[in-house]
This record gives sequence, structure tokens and C-alpha cells, in this order.
Amino acid sequence: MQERNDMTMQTKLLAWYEANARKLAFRQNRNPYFIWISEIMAQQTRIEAMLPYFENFIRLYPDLPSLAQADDESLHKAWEGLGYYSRCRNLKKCAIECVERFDGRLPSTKAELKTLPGIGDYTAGAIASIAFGEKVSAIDGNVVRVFSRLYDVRADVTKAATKKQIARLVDDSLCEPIEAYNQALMELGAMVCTPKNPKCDQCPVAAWCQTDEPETLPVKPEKKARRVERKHVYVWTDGKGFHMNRRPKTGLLANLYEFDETMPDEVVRTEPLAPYTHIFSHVEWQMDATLVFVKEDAGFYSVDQIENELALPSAFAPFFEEAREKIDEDVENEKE
DNA sequence: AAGTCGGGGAC
DNA sequence: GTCCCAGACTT
Repeated sequence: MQERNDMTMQTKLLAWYEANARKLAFRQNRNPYFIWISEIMAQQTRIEAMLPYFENFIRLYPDLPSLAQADDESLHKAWEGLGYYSRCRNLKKCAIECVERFDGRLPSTKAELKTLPGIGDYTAGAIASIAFGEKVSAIDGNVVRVFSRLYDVRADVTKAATKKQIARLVDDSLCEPIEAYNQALMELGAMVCTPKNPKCDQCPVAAWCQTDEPETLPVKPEKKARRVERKHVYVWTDGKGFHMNRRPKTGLLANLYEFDETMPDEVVRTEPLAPYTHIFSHVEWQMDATLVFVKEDAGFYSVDQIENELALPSAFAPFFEEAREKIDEDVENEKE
């Protein structure tokens, strides 16, 4: 075990963080609104993936009151491709509640934040500590991994008792400045104490780490096989635009747009589209698709509308891309 | 306690 | 292919 040099784990970690933290846009200030948006976007999402969404989102909705009045269609469009779409609906709900309950601002304590939609234990702790300096924990997947290794916790971390055990360990470790400490733990997990091939030789707190098998931690239950669903997608086109339907307002891809799953009544001709399999966390869609030409219809959405206004899930994007190429070819052929 | 809810990057 | 990500919510 390496020499601790009388320094505390916290001191070493904070020094490491100061020197090595990624310079992230939403860390440039402590605007609670920005912290909140970035934390919601970061849920189950890699930081690099949400960064461009964050920039676009705060441009569209620069403050909490503007978000409270957001148009639902535009809101979903701003979230298109990011996944877990209930997050953006809860954002607006939360903004409205803050206007009604907290004078148009986010509350400053973890306890109050947890009462708001979309804000659970982690996010409440993150906002309270990072934006407001409250000395509370913010335990995300990174922190669970870091502490399961630091204390060689070999119990299933998805169990309530293990969560409580780790929460206790984290709580006992908290120090000031809390906003730096909480972020340092997460940064360590993201950059050094990684799920695979952890860089223990570069770890600032290796001297305090009790495990000799970091790659086996944290322990989680085996994942169950995802179910497979077969679908046939019919992309109706009038040669200019496409017919699309809004999905139900609950369930998978709620409120987003999709193509049809049935043939229209009157068909001019059809063309096959490339099959595509889309993998979700717990379900797999194996899709065949057909482009169906129908007579001109004023009710169809233009390519421009679909691109700029409708939230189209990634699961259907390949069909849209191929179909628009085919109708472009069609226009070229007619010119000849 | 278990299931639902997206998408993609790293391996 | 697998894993899992600055998780929250419903059942």
C-alpha cells in the first residue's frame, strides 16, 4: 500500500480534481437552473453525449420561467435522440411547480428538491451541493463504484441494504468544499475508477482502497434477456412528404412520432426498405419496412417539418433517411 | 423488489 | 455481442 503522507483521502482527491477535472460547460458557473438541466440530462447518459443537447436547450429555454411555458412539441424536439423522454416532460412539470411553489426558482435544499418531479435522491443531492453548497451526498453510479471498491463492498449494490451501507460510508466522508468533493468523486469514477480496466496506478486515493479485485466490483445481479418484437413499418409517402402518427402519451417513446404499421387503403406502388433492428434496454425491435406511394395528400408532413419540428425516435431514423433518398431519386427521374 | 424507460460509446 | 452510463418512477 502506498504512503498516505498524513494527508486525508479527501485532501488528495480534491487536489487531484483541481488539477484534472474536465472543463465542462455547465461547470463554468453555479446557476442552479443550469446545474439542474445538466443533471437531468446526465441521468443514465454519458457526459459527452448530453453536452450538445445542453447548449441547445439553454439557448431555447434560457431560464426556468421560459421552460415553464415551453411548447410541448418543441420540448420533445429538443430532447430528440437523447432518450428517456419522460425526463423532458418532468422538466417542464418541475418548472411549473417551481413557479407555483417557489417563486419561479429552484428550492435550495435536498429535501425540498426531492419533492419535485424528475428529481430523485441523486439529482437532489447534486443540485443542493453543487449549486447551493449544502453538505449532502450525491450518489450516482460512479460514486457507488468508487465506494464499493474503496471499502471492498461485495454485496449486491442494487439491494436496499447495500445502498444504505454505501450511503452511510459516503455521508461519513463528506467534506468542504462540498460542491468540489461530490464532483471529484464522480470525476474519479468516470476517468480513473472505471468499470473496466480501472487506472489504479493513476488513482489519487489508491492508498485508501481496500479491494484487490476492483474489476469485480460493484456486484450487480445478472441481467435478464431482453424480449424481441417483430414489426413491419409502412412509410406512407405522396412523393413529397410522409404520413406520421404521434405515439401514445405513456409508455415507450411516449409522445414521439412514428410511421404506420398498416398499409393505406389506396396504394400506387411500393418499394422495400432495408430491415433494421433497434436495441432498447429491455426490448429489441426487429423491423422490416416498406415505402408505400399513395396519391398526393395535403395532410402529410414535409421532410422539412419532420426534420425541424417532429421528434423522431432513433428507432425510425434509418427508415426516414432511406425513404427521403428514394423520393429524391423519384423527383430526379421525373425530370428526365 | 422488480420492471420500465433510450441511446450510444467503450470494450 | 456485453456493459453501463452524474437515475427516476411505477407497479
